[in-house]
Amino acid sequence: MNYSVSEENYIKTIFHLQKKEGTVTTNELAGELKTRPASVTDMMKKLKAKKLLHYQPYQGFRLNNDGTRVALAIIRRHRLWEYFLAEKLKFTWDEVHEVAEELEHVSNKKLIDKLDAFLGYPKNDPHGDPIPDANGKIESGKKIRLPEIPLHTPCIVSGVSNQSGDILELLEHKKIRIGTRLEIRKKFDFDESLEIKTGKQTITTISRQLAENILITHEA
Amino acid sequence: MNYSVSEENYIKTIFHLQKKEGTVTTNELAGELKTRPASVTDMMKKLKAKKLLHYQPYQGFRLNNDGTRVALAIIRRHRLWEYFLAEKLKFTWDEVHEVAEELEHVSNKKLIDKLDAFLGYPKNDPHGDPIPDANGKIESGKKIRLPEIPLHTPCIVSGVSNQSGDILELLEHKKIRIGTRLEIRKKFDFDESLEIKTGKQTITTISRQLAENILITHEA
DNA sequence: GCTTTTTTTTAGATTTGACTAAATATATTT
DNA sequence: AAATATATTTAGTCAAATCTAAAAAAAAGC
Ligand SMILES: [Mn+2]
Ligand SMILES: [Mn+2]
Ligand SMILES: [Mn+2]
Ligand SMILES: [Mn+2]
Repeated sequence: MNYSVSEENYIKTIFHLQKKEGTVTTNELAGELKTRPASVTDMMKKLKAKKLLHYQPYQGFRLNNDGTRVALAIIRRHRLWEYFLAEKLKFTWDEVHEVAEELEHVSNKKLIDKLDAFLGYPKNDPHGDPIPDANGKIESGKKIRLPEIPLHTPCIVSGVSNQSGDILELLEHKKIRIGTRLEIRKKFDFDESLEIKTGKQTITTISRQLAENILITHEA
Repeated sequence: MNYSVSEENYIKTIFHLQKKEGTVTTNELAGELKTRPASVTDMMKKLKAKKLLHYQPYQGFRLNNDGTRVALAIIRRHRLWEYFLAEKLKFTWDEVHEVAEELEHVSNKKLIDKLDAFLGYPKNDPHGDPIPDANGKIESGKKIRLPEIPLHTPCIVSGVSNQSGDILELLEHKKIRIGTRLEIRKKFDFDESLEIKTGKQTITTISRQLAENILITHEA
């Protein structure tokens, strides 16, 4: 039950890609992992042999129960480390991912459970994504994209669906982060940009592309 | 300037073995790393090609300046994580090494320097070993073995020279740890065992083997 | 429905790190 | 100084993870 860094990166990425569509293709996975399709096929054969996923040649693949369990353990490690880096070591929002990408592969269970306790069992990572608990349970969290929120409805940012450095830099600049309260003031049909109010009297305009990547939870 | 996990483990181990003798042999290193002499020879060629050590076939090897610099960076990471695990996550003395053995290979400089700051720039790891600073400077720390301390001289434990689980378990049982004040009450010639006083009125006897692995610093 | 394009898989090569068995160099005895 | 024993290196394999180029399958276009 111990997997190599490569295997773990493949497993985690399949998990994330699956969420959108039911099944993941060779090209998608190669693109995401910045590797070649031929390498993906090789690894899929290996992960199938280890009984972590369903795979028939040319038919795409998806994690089975065991694979999902492994993926959630990796995601738990990743997000706990992100929380630690942001909260304790004062890394900024957009720096944590890269470092957590390495730390997630240290897979000592006791370490992670003690880290979890030390951090006070946080529910979400710095990007607002839910942290699976020690049993792999993860909050569903039905999130809505900002453009779907009606005008003049106060709401709270709970995550971003794209986590590139570029978007995080922009959000940082506009002081929009997890927990930020905001409200839509105007919707412009021309380019679908939004004028929003953050804080007491800060008004700013955000593009459609940005708004679509800002996730909101409803209770607020 | 980025090294694989294997390369780092070799470099670190050479550094530790060097301290005792000037030069390290193939067999010593193979024994320490639980690998085969042939594998050691292969790796020595690689590390020589990367200009990290002096090596002539059959003549043993030792790190050069660059190799030493790399080793100290690894040791810094190892000991800072050990301190974190013991101090923040409440791991016991004898559990930290194994976990740090993995964490030490996450070599993000900013991570380590922020961790150092978060921990308050500790000087020593939980075993009393000095932690190199961000520039690779390490405290010399002229340590004396317990048997060399005269009778009835109060002193402070500052480290253990053997860090197997077995010895740490024994020290834990006898409540001897870094910072423990103690004093030798009697030396028995028969088996060279020592009767020592720890705390106000605790008297215990320790074997020659144990005493030789308990390190003392003089200021106390 | 056949042709063309795209996707995926296979075949074959490379790199890293490890191993065993054999050869060679060094150290120790006699 | 040989002979023997020990230590070290070399030669040849192997498994993991990657790659390029070619073949095969599936999808899209006409
Ligand atoms: Mn990773
Ligand atoms: Mn995250
Ligand atoms: Mn290590
Ligand atoms: Mn230590």
